[in-house]
Amino acid sequence: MLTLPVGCSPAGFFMNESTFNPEQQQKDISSKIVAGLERISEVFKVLLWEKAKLVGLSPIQIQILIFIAFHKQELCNVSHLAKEFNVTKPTISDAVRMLDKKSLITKTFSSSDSRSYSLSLSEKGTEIVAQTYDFSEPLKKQVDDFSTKDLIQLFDVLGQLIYKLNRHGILSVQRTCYGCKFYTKRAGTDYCNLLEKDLVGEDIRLDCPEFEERISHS
Amino acid sequence: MLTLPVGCSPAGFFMNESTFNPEQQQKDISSKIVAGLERISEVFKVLLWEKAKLVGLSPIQIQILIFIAFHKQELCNVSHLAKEFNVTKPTISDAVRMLDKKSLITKTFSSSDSRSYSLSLSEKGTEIVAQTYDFSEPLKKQVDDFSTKDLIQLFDVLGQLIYKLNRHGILSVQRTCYGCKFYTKRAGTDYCNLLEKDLVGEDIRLDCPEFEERISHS
DNA sequence: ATTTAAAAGAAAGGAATCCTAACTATAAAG
DNA sequence: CTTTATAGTTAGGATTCCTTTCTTTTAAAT
Repeated sequence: MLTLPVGCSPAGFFMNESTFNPEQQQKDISSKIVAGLERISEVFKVLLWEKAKLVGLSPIQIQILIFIAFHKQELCNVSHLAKEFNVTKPTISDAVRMLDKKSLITKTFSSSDSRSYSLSLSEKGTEIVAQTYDFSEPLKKQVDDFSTKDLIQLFDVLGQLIYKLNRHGILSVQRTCYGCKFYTKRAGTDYCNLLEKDLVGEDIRLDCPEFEERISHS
Repeated sequence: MLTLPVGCSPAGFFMNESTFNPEQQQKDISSKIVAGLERISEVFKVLLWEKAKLVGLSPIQIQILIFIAFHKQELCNVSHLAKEFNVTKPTISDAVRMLDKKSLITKTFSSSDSRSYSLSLSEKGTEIVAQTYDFSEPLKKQVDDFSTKDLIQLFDVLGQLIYKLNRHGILSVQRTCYGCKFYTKRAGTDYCNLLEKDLVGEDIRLDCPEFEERISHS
């Protein structure tokens, strides 16, 4: 029978097994991990806002610009960005309108589908990216501090977790090897049919430019 | 010399070592990890919004209610909540006003400091928490799927990472053993002076109710 | 004791997120 | 050729979230 920490809100409580109940975290390591991941997710918010203030843009605007900088045109449209950042299309549409008004992007209409267009960085947009692309650097610096062994193990778990989350419809977007059509398991080891080589530990990608979704039948 | 994935925005580019450049991720495992953590941080956004829509509140409103449910009164004031969720005090003040208007909380003015008050859940507020406290359950379910060995290792790294982030001023709030005044290192193992026992792996807490900040002199 | 500085919270004002619902136009499927 | 799905926008509204300014109160310094 779990209890609440002393001094918490209502007396007779009934949902003590919450991940966010510190007492529960003591009984269940998964809860501790989820709570920890939640704290780390705050870090991105903090770091992004810092840069945002610096250049006078909003977090989502910066995220869009950085995404454009490092991904191929076919992913840089309103629909995909909405999925990527888990917001609705009108939200992206709004942000894109602002970016356009500030002349940070250019639109290129698709030749195959006249309704759609893809975004590219303007010169000014590129400058903004240059000032903000490293927003997560303070976090990376701390991650760098761990041993290679720890990092490989951590990466392995994260990669699998992201794939699981995607398979269960929680993360709508991912571009990991595990979900790619070029991926196969050969004799117990991961293999990429595009690169034609085994994927050992670090070789697994979370955001592969060559990613193409596997149509899974499960 | 790093390059950009084919088809990316501007030709001659100069900040390819970005964590969010997939090519960089291939060269540097820390970048992969940071990119992975970023994806996972999206999960909280998604799951929180789901519940938010369900009960007709905003994400920050729900976060505040859940926090109140599981933490002692002295942490449930405007100033602390602002630090906890990394927003300004006016932002919390706004959200609290909404919660108050909806009769989901009650205010108790401090006896020692007449400027300050702490928040408690009203009956209605408790009902909302009952419907939302498990918002991260879909994530936890996937975490549960890993082996105990993986989980312990993962938890160990996360705990240290959060402490590092806090020490470097990136995470303003944490309540881990590592930063607590009851914590000491005795003969190479972690020890809690309050519980008077060794802290082995899972015993380390990320959100300890008894946490009191250690005044560090480094 | 008195001044000064710091802290708790609110109020005002404004930009932007972010939603839903309704809409246009194009593309794909039957 | 009709139907259905998709790309993106518009409109409207609630809320976040910021900065700046302000009041009150507490703490610290002289």
